[in-house]
Amino acid sequence: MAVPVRVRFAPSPTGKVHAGNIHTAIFDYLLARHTGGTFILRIEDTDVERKEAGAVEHMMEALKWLGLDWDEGPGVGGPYAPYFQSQRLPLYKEAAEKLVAQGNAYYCYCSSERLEAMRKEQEARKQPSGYDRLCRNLTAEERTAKQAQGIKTVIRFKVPLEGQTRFHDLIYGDVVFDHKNIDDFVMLKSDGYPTYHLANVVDDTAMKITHVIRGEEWISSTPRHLLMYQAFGYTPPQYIHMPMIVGANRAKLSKRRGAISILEYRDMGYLPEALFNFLVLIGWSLDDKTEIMTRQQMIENFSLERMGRTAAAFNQEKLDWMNGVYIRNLTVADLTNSVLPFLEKYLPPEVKRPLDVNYIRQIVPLLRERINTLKDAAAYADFFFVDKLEYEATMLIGKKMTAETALTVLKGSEEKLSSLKSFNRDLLEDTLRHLADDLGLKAGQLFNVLRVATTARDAAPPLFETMEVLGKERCLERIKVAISKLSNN
RNA sequence: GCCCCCAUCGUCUAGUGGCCUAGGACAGCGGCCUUUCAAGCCGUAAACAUGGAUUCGAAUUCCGUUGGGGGCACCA
Repeated sequence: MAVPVRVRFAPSPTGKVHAGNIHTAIFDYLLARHTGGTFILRIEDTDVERKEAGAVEHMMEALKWLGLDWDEGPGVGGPYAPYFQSQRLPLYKEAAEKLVAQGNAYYCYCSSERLEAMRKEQEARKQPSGYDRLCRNLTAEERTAKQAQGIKTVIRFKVPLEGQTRFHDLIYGDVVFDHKNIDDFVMLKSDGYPTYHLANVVDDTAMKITHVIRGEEWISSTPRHLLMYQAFGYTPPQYIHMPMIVGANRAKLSKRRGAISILEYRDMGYLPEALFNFLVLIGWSLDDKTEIMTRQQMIENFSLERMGRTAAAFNQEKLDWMNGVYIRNLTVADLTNSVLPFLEKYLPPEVKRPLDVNYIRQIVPLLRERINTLKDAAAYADFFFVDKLEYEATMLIGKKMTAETALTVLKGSEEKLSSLKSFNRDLLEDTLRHLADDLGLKAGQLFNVLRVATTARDAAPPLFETMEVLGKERCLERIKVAISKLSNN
């Protein structure tokens, strides 16, 4: 087993957590569990403007739903608390000021208007964009004058004008950036909050993070972080940038381009184990064929060497299939529990609530092989619950059938079935096959009529099992309704 | 515009110089099973972006091209 690792999942509470976010959380979790290390949750709530109420709770709920239990962080505490950056402000201020004192950073008095104008001009002239370093070399007098005016300030990092920073990413390998392409970025904002860059370096150091796992979009900021580590005299962590999950258009997942929140997958009836398994397979593989794995297998076999580098699209059709596999592997008792809330929610309103769990337990085996999501169950099995079936009489008349023969089938069935003392699948099959013989019909022809009569659809679970669950009384009643439907035509 | 990353079937991927006439999975198509629908099983179609170089030999190494993506905020 590898050296125990300390990793953190550090979301910013600016919206609902989507597959991309959770994808990195999963790999944090896997690496931590694989090495017997520590998985930390840290909330990066340093953007006062974009902060959203309830986002932290939403995120924690999503993590819990997927079984991504964290060892340190909100709710569980830990030796490096607090785990909300908004509660650690003095640390960042102190750190930033330290770099100013050391000569690695400086106060900047530029207004946002000036910066915006500067950027516009750079863009117009097709110049590389970035801060022009106006305040980098202010004299002591100039600084005093600005301060006297009470101008709001930020602290910027003084990026070396020459040289380069290189690092070895555990997935992407060696990456090099020239300092001349990096501008003097803001570390501390004028509202006293740190930027991501500063807060990350300070907290990852304070929390003894050994491996930083984050999306590939962060690669180009990594040199800034490394430069800060150097200025502070801290040892940087290992970097593991992960390939991104992209949308159907191959672009980065974003809320406004329809990224689905993780909890929506729960509400659509996906099982957490299935979604977890599916997400793990994006960017990682166990071998050339294994796809369905237990959590334990994934943890035991996890290895960074088997991670890919290419952005991947989220293929919901495959998720559907995988979810179906997981559903079929569930016991009747477990699937009953899982599907119950979905039936409660999506069955037609006229169906009496609460539902009878014992009845559902009888239905579940008939459903299990036929649904891919828990939500599918309600639409698929509604005929087990409603009193009145809605369908056109013509549905009763199958191919190569006439209304007359359908009617004969129904009447014959009514007669035979009403005299049955027990209503179980074997007896039903036996009885109805004989009836078909007697009527000179193929068994399938007869079954099709009864299927429609009892379920109002031509694709349904096996007929006799269905009829057994529905019970004698309801079946006969439905057959009578079918007879009258045909007679009225 | 500048910087960085990536590039195998439609999609997720295996592949780390010869085992590749490129393997698996989803979706597609065909068939078997079968009372319908599923599930299951069998089969089929489908890819190494491109040009060079290295090598006895390249999907695998190197360079260029093309394409895609990401970054360039007092957002993360």
